[in-house]
Amino acid sequence: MPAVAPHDRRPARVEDTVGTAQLTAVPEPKYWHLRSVLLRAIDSEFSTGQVIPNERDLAARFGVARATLRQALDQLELEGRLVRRRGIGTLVAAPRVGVPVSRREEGWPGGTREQVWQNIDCTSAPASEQLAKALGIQAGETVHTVRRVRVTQGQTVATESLHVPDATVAQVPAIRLSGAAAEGDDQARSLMRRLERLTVDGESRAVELGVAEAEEAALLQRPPGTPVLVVTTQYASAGRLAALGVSTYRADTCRLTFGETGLVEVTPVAAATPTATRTA
Amino acid sequence: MPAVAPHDRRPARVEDTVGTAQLTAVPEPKYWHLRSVLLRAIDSEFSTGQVIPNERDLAARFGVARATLRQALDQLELEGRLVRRRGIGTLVAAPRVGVPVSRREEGWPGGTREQVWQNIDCTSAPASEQLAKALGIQAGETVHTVRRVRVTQGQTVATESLHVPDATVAQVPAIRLSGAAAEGDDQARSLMRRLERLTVDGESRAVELGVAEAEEAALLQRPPGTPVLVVTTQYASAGRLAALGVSTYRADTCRLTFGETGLVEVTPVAAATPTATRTA
DNA sequence: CAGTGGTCTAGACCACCCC
DNA sequence: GGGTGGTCTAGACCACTGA
Repeated sequence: MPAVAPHDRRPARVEDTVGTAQLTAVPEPKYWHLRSVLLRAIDSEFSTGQVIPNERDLAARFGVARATLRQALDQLELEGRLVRRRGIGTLVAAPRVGVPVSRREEGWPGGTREQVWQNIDCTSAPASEQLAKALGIQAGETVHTVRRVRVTQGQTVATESLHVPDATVAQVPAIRLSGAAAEGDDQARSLMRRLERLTVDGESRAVELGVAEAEEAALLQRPPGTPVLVVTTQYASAGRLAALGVSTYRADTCRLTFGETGLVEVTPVAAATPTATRTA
Repeated sequence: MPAVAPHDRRPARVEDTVGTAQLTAVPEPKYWHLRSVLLRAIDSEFSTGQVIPNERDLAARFGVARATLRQALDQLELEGRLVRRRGIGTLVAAPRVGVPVSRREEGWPGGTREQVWQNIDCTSAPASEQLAKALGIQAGETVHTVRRVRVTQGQTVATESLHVPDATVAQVPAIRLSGAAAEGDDQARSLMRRLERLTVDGESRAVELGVAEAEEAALLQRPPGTPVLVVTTQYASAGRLAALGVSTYRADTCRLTFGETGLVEVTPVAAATPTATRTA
């Protein structure tokens, strides 16, 4: 990687590269230019999992302050191209994992399948005003909430809270599991069994960007503030809203896939953020 | 907003709030604590569009360096809660707009509808290796690319590149528009008309986080590096991949909605990033 | 222990906006 | 102009990792 004279505070202009001065140029920020250089470097000279030089060395090599270099690394980390590990170093990230999002993978109601979701616990409480509004019920009505995580290739990629109004499962008889234990995981399993007896006639989803708060971040094994893709799913049964799922997927490692399991592998094209692909 | 003694470099611990010292506490970073405080403030004391105090004042008020305060604002901006405008100030962002994503909104093939997409131009070129792979064709084959933007409520929320192999429309006769002009917009319109004659039997999508590069960012009226939701759509016709769409939506202002236009309004619940809702 | 990334400071100059 | 956010610097100390 090229070096730059230190203490050069001129904003980088495209004329620096082109000889002829086109005065139209925009003063590209240093960190953005660094990002491009580093991106080319990790694409060509490094491979997945490899450790790149440490921040102090890189900053010195490019003749910038460490903070500036970090701004470039921040971008590349947001794009899922780098992973930074405290005490270890900065690694070239693996391509994002394609994660199918559909009712089937929810393990509900089409049978449990290969256990993509792992229950953590199950709580029952009166609905907060906000939750009640989202579920279309009265505040205070009982809602069961299953908390679970999605594990792919040994890594936790998502957490989910599945909110089920008691009214949804009231008619379905409770299910006795082996022991009489009311332990979290069993409660969750029991609730899911009851849900499987419902006929779900549709679902609609919304996806947006969010950040993981403390608890969620811990489950995802990431620091707080980690960007996540928040998927909100409404499950309809008999024309009514039967349940609401709120899932948060790690944005750095996941590509969410929808629909009829495409014909060809979904390979992103060089728009915005180019990436290679892999399917879970 | 409360003030803090300046030059206090102790890491904020939860014991600061709780009297009894539970030694298990984690030293929460200042910027993360600031984020929480600011979040509460903008939720309770400010309303959409309102300008919050400038960064220098806020930093002084909280007794932190401006860079630290900015770290907190960065988070809130990523969550779509704040909008920063150079020369103006920092504003409380409007709730995210619900943007329907489906074939219908693509204006294809179900008729043009209310013009949610506006063509910019149309180019034809031999496919790059990467694009060819994504389209399942040979590199070098001709591909038509329509570039367009999606405008909602007077604001550009997305850009798209729709890649159509020439083979897809080869059988469909070209369509003459009014004049003989081969201007960009007309070319695009002509291609879209031809596409409408195809029977599309399915599509599959992928959503992931990306950042907008220079050109894209300009179209979205945002600085480079802006986080975007990248939607990759495969359109199938007669069992083959007929076209590939790559759309980038502004992550700060958009909530993507899928599926059978839900029963109730999709209202996010307080997980990860809580938000109010609005539909386009 | 030495080395890494994570946080934080106290300045500085810039580009942009509106008056 | 004066005020705003955007960029950048040159330090510092911390928490975590692994040998």
